[in-house]
Amino acid sequence: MPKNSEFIDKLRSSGLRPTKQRLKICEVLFKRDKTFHFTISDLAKNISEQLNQKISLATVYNTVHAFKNKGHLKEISINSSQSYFDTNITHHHHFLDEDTNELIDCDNDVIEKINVKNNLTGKKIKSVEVLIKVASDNQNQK
Amino acid sequence: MPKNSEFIDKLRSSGLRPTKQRLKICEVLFKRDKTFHFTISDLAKNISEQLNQKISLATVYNTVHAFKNKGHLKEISINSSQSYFDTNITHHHHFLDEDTNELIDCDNDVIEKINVKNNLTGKKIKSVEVLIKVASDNQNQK
DNA sequence: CAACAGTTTAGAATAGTTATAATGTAGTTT
DNA sequence: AAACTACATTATAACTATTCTAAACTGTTG
Repeated sequence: MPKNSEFIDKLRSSGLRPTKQRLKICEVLFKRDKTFHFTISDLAKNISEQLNQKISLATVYNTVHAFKNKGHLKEISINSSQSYFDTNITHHHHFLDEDTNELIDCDNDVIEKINVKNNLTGKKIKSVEVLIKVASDNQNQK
Repeated sequence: MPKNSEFIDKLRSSGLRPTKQRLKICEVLFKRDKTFHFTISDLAKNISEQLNQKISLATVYNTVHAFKNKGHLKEISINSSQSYFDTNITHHHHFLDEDTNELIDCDNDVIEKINVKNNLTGKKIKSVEVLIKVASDNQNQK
């Protein structure tokens, strides 16, 4: 479980000033032993409930984007109007439960390594992401 | 190249009334020989320019969602605030060019069939989608 | 501690999408 | 073919997630 000084290092070493707000957000995001998924509004809610503290919504957005750009968070795009973020920045894939809109990490053994055989785009591959959508069998079509 | 009567059948057989507006949208979406990707605003623009006609934006949204729910269109989620739709409803994957935000179909030979070895969710797999993000090599981190 | 660049903030602005409620229309019944 | 009914369309308002703005504040450097 990282200490506060580790968060300061983490921020400094990625060129971000360790402000009070960013350190609070680090506590909420990186102080647990398990990684997890969240939306911006989840996070804002957690900050005010868990820490009993108020951080401007704009700052929450700024910080999450800064963390994402520095590689401390990953953004996962699902078919939804909201973005999900993931504190697990290792390479992995996801299940999306369409009944609950919940995102679930795939363990490494769920899918074999994906080999892109022909990249005809002439550009460099930045990432290869798999999303497995699941739902109850009796689920009606939307 | 499908004729108008085929669109009427297509709509009727999926339980949608063949209205003037829906037939116009069918023309724009399904009358070409190639499949393509579009956003709602692309489509609205095409309708007014290509057909020199006005369809209410609400109707464009309703129709695209109806077509999607009936399986005539697929929705592709990329990391963006906008949704892309695809007239290619066969199973396939995508490249996303991060320089241009353009979506490019993967041919079947780009990726081997993906085998989900462990589905621990206890639910039925509805889809397995791969998104390969590409960019110029010299691209700066955002 | 002065100076400055980076950060935070509340609130306004924006963009994409959905809801509303009145009007119109396709298909069915008589 | 008139009447009926359920489904569609429409303009516009409302909503939601996100970004912008510009003023106030703060961490860092010299």
